[in-house]
Amino acid sequence: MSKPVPADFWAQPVVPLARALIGVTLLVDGVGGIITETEAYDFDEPASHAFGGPRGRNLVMFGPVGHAYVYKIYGIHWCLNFVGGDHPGSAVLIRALEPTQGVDTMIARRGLTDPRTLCSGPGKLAQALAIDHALNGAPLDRPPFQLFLGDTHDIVVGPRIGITKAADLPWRFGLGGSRYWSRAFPKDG
DNA sequence: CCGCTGATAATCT
DNA sequence: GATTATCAGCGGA
Repeated sequence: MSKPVPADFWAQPVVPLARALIGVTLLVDGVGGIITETEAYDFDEPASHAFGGPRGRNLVMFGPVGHAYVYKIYGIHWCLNFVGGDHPGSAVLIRALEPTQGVDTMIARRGLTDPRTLCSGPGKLAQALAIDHALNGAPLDRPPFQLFLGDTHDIVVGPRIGITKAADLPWRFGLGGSRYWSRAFPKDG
């Protein structure tokens, strides 16, 4: 039996938070699965939307922790983040999950049948879970969101994907051995 | 499995 | 006008 994530879960520093989110079960209207890949974005590093202070689309990142930050990227895809950390302006990008609940619904939304590719990337995950701007700023402790703690897992670490600034920070986390990643992690040294 | 390319629009310079 | 926390489709290894 899984337990909901506690309210103080979101207040830990954002990098450990991104790590702790691996293995958590995320459901949106009952559809979702086990988070397998996350990335931390801190308030004072240039890859973060919060860099430079609160303005425009990043305002939710400076709001209360434990809320969703949803934005559109490349004019096409939505990306889901969880606001958290010990300083305003930090958030965790949810990059991938292992589908466990509502798989048929995800298949219908994505138009694909391969469970490996249903949620293996932030844009794909948003499409499969029907995430869009309507959920920007929504609290994570009530419907349509449900979040449950998972078991402890082996965690793999690597540099974040798709960014050009602060690209060396090892702030990407994955569920060790999972088949549900957006991309492989660099081999451990 | 990996890399390349076009799509497409809000945000930034 | 350039950039962007991406993806599907394609071709090659």
